[in-house]
Amino acid sequence: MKTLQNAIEILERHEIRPSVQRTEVVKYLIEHRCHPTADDIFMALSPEMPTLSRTTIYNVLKTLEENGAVRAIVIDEKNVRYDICVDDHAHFKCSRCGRIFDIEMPRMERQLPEGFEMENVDVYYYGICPECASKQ
Amino acid sequence: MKTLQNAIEILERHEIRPSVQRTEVVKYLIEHRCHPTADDIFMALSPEMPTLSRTTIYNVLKTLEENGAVRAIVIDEKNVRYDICVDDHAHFKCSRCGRIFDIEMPRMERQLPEGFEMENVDVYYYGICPECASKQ
DNA sequence: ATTTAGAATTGTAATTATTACAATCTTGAA
DNA sequence: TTCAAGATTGTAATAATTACAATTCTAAAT
Repeated sequence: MKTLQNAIEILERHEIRPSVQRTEVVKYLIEHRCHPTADDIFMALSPEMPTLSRTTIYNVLKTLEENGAVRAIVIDEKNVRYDICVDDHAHFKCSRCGRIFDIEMPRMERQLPEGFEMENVDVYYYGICPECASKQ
Repeated sequence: MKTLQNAIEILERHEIRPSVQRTEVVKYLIEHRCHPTADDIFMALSPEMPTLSRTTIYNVLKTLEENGAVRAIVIDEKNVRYDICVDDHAHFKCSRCGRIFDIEMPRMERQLPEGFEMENVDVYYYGICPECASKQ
């Protein structure tokens, strides 16, 4: 599996020791670009790793986020979603099917008022995705 | 108090019956543009309205949001904040003091991929506000 | 190979925002 | 005045996340 090497590489690049659990989480994120929640990840990995704990998933995701290896997406709902792609991009949430899509970041003129120092922008679109729009 | 008339007017414009509780919530939102949480509002109004219930605040905010009288802001944290200003604008969260500022919406070219139907955009900036930046 | 300290993982319990729901109260039309 | 719909209230439930202490793992030093 190429993904394993890939996952380990991502971890090492961010100076995170590639434990089994961390590697599995990153592998999952690489293979599932649907912006899963902590619980999604736990439910998916749990069968293969019977001793896995939910807390571990939260710990791992926290470490990954702190070291810039993943991006947290807080969109509309109560639970946080995670994205292994940390490149500059926006998100689109379909209000019908609920799926979240990666979207190219719009080119925008950032005319922030005097004195505001920007570090980061999140852009969230809401609307209907092509698939849902075509149905009916 | 001018705010009272203002609050009632906002409610009526959105076809919401101006009950005492609803009017007080809207008044609070008009006078406190700091994007309060449901709990902020409850704590502020509760002393003057001893029988007020937290559930009522949630109900009122839900009604207001469904009728387009307020805007919910889901930025970074676990709890939702509310903004009486429903005009098109962005938000800036200071990562030092935690305050949230209303910011002019950046002019942006919305080149969404083919087939995506946009209904709404949220733009959240993160960074340091002028006040925090000037300290040290 | 063994020891050992620090890091990582685990399980349980606590926290917290929000919702569900049923009971009560209000209001305005008949 | 009555009555039904709508609004408010209080309590209990839900669900995501965190706190924390105990255990396990790992990698370096002996």
